[in-house]
Amino acid sequence: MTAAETADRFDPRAIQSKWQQRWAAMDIFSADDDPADPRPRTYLLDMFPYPSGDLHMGHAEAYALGDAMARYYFLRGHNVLHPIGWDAFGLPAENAAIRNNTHPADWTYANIEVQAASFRQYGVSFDWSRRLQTCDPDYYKWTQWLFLRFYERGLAYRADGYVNWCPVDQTVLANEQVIAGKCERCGSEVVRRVLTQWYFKITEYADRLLADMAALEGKWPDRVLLMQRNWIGRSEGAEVAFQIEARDDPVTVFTTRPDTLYGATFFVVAADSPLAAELCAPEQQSALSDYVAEVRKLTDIERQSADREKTGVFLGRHAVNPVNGERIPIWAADYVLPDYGTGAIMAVPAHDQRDLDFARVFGLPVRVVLDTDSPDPAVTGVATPGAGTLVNSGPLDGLSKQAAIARIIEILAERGLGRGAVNYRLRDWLLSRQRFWGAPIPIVYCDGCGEVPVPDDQLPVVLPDLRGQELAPKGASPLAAATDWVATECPKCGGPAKRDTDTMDTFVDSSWYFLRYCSPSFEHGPFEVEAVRRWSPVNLYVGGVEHAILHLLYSRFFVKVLHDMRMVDFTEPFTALVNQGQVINHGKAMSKSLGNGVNLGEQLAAHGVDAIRLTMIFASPPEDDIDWADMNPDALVKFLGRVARVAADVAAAPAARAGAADPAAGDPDLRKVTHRTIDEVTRLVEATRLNVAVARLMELVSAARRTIDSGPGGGDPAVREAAEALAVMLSLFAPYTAEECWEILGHEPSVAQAGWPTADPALVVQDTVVCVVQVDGKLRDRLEVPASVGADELRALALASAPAERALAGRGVRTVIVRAPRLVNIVSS
RNA sequence: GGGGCCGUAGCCCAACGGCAGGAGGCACAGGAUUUAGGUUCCUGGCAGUGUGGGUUCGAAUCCCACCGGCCCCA
Repeated sequence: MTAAETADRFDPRAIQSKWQQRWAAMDIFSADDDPADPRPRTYLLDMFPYPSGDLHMGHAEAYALGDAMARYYFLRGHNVLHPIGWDAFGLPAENAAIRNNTHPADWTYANIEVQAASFRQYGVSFDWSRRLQTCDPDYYKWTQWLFLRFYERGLAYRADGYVNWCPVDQTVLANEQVIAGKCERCGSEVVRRVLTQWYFKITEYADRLLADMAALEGKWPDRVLLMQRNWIGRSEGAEVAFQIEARDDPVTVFTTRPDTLYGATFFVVAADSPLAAELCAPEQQSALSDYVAEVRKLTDIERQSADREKTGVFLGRHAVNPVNGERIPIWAADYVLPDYGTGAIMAVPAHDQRDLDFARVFGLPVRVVLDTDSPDPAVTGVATPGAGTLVNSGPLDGLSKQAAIARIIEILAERGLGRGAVNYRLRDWLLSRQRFWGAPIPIVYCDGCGEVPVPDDQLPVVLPDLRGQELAPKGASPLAAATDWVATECPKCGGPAKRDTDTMDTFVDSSWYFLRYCSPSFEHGPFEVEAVRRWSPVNLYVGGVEHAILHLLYSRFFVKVLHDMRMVDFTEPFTALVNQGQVINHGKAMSKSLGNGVNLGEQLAAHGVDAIRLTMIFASPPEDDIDWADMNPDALVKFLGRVARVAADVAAAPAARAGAADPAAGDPDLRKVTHRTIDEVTRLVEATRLNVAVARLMELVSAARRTIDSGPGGGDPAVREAAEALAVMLSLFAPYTAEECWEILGHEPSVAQAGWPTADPALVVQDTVVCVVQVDGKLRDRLEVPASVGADELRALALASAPAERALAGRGVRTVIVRAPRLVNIVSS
């Protein structure tokens, strides 16, 4: 390519297939597992995709970002692990299989191949040799193995749990599939139903999941840490035992406000809890069961909504307030959830809004026990949850809220009626799914031996070959219909046994995949301990904020368990985290129903890979959303043309060959810009401020253009220096154009192996700077001063400034603020 | 209802508490090149930082309130 040939608009698409082929033949981005490799190791991880079809705009942004960071570390000479795989189990494959009368694997693997091809076209620097798919038996074998280790440690257990059940579709629905209490698919009313389910005991790790976040501070986005803290939801308070009339055992409640115990005027149990049924007096049983039938139609979110009119049923029984012996009525209501705390609460209507709303509906007493200087809640209907001074509370009277909490816990503890306690919002992780396309739970049930884990040497428990209508929901997991598969023999006694017919939540698969990448074909365990020790934890994890809570929390949980098993020597999997924003269109998330989707393939075809990647990077800070309607990829096509033209002008100049001329002989102004740009871009990339880094590259291109056009021409060694630095730095974002430029400049491919340019400190420092002279904070003069100027000298220079003197207008000088060498502020008296 | 984030030219975005010659780009206008309203190169205008207080020698930046938008929990 010569300057003449690029006279027309540069077309970055023209060089793509040439470089795709040449890169495919070169092994550039493989991580070196040799323990003796002396290079620093960097593990750069992109969240792996779900193969729902081809890559979309969101992928384009996320992988452009991760790839820029990976390529940076490659160029810095690190031994980089930048793997790719697929989160390949999940419901969409199952639905597609039912629709098309095929096997979910057909759809899954076909989509994976489409995405893999798109990744290669997109020029992402993956180590393809480590590719994995969570639906491969030699992957889910180890998911099952890990389940069994959790089981052995008592961290996996079976219990009854509530699920959203659609009576028409005969299936369990995820919370997201329940819209306003109705089934998303058929519109029928969803009910809550009890099923026996497997759980991981993540609550046992709640305190560690919370405490270890201190190490992530500043390296993970603040809002993600905040979301995780809120999700874990630690609250301090007390457990208080209430005697129940005509019952031997007391019922314990958790409260964050034990100070208001004297204000408890009634007691509420979750209507649909076993406790409600047990406590209910015989004459109220039918009222309760009618009520429970209504409650089961509601989702948790509706039940806890503050706007809903409170409902409930009196159970015909009373509890006894342990501090004052008062008889308080026991009610069943839906605003208390059966699986939160103990499923029962003490109600203090004066100081809790939901309790007050309930009390006002049913005419229950409201007793103020905390003077907060606010109007009486019984009159206003507004509870007073704030701080104040205790009243009507016996020994607590006169104490502050904080002091009363401490005192009442002492009193309760002395009398054996309660104790200080911590409660977490976090629930155990329900991992059973009544689905086919997931990892089977490796447990069998034997009439004689009960629940028996599948021995390690019988793993994997491979999915049976079901397809099409066999996967349609029929009231139980599709696996239950595979009777030949279900029937097995008990590993313990050899007698007849049945397999568990549920599969694991796909979040289990994704909670350890980053460990598998370190030794993807290891056959003696989920990962080779030494390989993980070398590569982990992940240095930088890039992915969407939609995983801010569950995936990241589950992965952190897994690593902590593995740490306790002594299989890893760290406790946090991801040292640093970057959440890229969403790509939206006209202010809204892209969706089929809005019809505002933008097709990535069409964008790539229209503008080329480099321009799309660069648009994604340049649009905004990585964590901000990109509104595609505001973007103009052609602007970046133009920029790529400017870069290519600089390279072409260098190559067209007869004198200069690669490595032939000393840059020191070139234009000194351009050299300063080049080295300052290298310095700045380096720091910007390390801070993932990539949009600003691109702006700096644009400035460097303009500076090179100025030098070329103003006389020295493309033959000036400083122009070559600039063009070479540009090609390398640009390769983070626009690998095709960068590679082409590198070749034009006379170098062997690949630019990915060229090494990151080094800034010459002598060229980065400025010898003179402009010093601003202010009078009372207003700009009055500028002085060109040596960068090394002393404070006293600068003060004298500023005071001698004529414009400053004029601005002072004869007033005296009270003080002078000197910030050498940039600023002097003269404050008048 | 609780918690958090964000408001800078027509648009996307920069600015260790210190010059808004706005870093960069889009769009727009003008000029040069050109057969060309296309390409390339050059030049230019456009905001005073959502509003009102406060802290400070100095505030887009820190604090408070309000307005508007977004996110998480409920």
